[in-house]
Amino acid sequence: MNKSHWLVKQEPDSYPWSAFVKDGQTEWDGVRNYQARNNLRAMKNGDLVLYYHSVKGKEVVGIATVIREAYPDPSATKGDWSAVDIKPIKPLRNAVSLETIKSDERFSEIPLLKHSRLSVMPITPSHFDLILELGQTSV
DNA sequence: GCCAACGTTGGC
DNA sequence: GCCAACGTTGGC
Repeated sequence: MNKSHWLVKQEPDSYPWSAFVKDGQTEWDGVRNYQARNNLRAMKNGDLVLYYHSVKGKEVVGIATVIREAYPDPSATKGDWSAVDIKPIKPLRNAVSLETIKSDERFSEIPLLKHSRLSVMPITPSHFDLILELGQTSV
């Protein structure tokens, strides 16, 4: 219990939520940033993960969960990198746009805004709940 | 398409 | 160990 909450970014041109749903689950690999990697390593089975479309869309589109904790990234030919497996739970009824998040001062401390280049980040329970509320969705 | 932010690399 | 150069991310 005591689940943690996360947000991962992906460009929909590379791997949109729809492809993720079609696949049923996916290997979250290819992360080459130490901070993001360390966040991947802190993920536990059952943790909840927000799925954000960067560059195009710029919105949180769905909720996923961790089904396999960190293991060596098979896509890494050198270096010490990790991957996790996640699977979709459900889409947000209403996608929550970056614009909405930026305009709501309750999100002023969210890493999505403060560390805009970080691709895997922790989300506080209150921010997570707020995204779900704005997305008119419950887990 | 541009560019700010930021991480990495490599010369010294 | 410093820092300039360079590459990447991602919003605008």
